[in-house]
Amino acid sequence: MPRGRHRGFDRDDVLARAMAVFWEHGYEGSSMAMLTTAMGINSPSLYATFGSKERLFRESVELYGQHAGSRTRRALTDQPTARAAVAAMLADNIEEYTRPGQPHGCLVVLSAPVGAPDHADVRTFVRTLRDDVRAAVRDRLDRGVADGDVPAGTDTRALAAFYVTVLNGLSLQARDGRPTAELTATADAALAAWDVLAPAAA
Amino acid sequence: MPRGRHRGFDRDDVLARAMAVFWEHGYEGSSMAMLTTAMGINSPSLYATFGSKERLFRESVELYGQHAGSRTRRALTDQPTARAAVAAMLADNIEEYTRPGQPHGCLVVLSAPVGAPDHADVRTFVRTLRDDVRAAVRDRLDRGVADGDVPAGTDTRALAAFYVTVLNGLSLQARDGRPTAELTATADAALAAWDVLAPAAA
DNA sequence: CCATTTTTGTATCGGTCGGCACAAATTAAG
DNA sequence: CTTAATTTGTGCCGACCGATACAAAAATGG
Repeated sequence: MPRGRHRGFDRDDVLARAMAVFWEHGYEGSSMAMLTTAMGINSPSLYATFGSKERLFRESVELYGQHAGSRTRRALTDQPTARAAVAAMLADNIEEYTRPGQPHGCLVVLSAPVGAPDHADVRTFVRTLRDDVRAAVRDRLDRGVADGDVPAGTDTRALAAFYVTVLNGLSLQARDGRPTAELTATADAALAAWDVLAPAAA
Repeated sequence: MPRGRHRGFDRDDVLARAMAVFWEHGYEGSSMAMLTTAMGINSPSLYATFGSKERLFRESVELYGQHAGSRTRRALTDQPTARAAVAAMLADNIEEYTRPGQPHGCLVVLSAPVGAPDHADVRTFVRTLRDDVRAAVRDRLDRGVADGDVPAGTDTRALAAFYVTVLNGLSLQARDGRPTAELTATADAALAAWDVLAPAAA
């Protein structure tokens, strides 16, 4: 057992509460007062446990990636074909983006698209994660080419960029309060392009 | 001539400079110090001329709508068919989003997607403008149906939602520094869906 | 010239920002 | 029970936030 006084709160629990605040209001829009209130702890406890607001944010984003943010990764790995993977990626994220009782849209997309020059490193951090998603989608498309369910010669780079653009756009629409059915219709429209750009191999 | 001492700066000029700051850093990311420095005036002059930071932002957004933000409106009105209108909307905005010497992406989309509860009205303001764009796109599609260049029975609501989602997504991609060619390829992919969802009338 | 009006720069307002000193409180080890 | 270690709550730090008070400066009309 640790030597001194024990921590009176659960680290994972208060981190989840912090994540919810960042998710709702973004990095700059979340003040320390809002965070400590939501987490139910005082500022010294926060700093002793997480170091700084920025480090708390980074941990929050990592936690997000393990839960709500895991949809994309799972869809890309679990589905048998590239088309099914992209379709599942869109559908699963739409479900997550519009889930009642939590902020709409993706934390990684919405929390720091712009901001003050002082917080440029935070923006770089989430942008890198977005880049990772784009790369993952492209890798999945390339695997589809290797597997034979995507035609050889398909511009997987362009196709990945397209679906990531739609996915990120869906976060904005969800945050704007657009109805789930509208997002689903958008995903269907995006998938309609698939059969033109990467028609099912013979 | 006005009675007292004359204003030592051009109102439109300093407003354009303020717009550039909001465009680059967003609403909350732009401090009064940054604004006054960029505008080349002191804070009392700013308040005497524009009233408050929020009103300065609203005027900046209106100015944006008259310049960089006018691409969408013009594309929707000038093109002869709905498909050409949507294609021009995407292409012209991509050109604008990636223009050298100015912030990438759309001010209306990027400047206040999330933020502190105190600034909810600012977010509502830009969200309303985004809603107007969606409505304008749908109206253009409906006109296409009336004109006969869009098949009767086309779900114009869904199609408008799709292209607005792509358009907003493009702002994020542009701000993330994606190359113009990639955005263009994305627009091409989005247009590939057109011929499936709204095939050219016989 | 004078009187009036408006803008200017300086200096500062109260409030909040992120972050921390400090001592009381709480725990395990000796 | 004492000692050492760690967390707790209180209170506050300097810096910056958006926004103004104030008087000097600069313009007009008389």
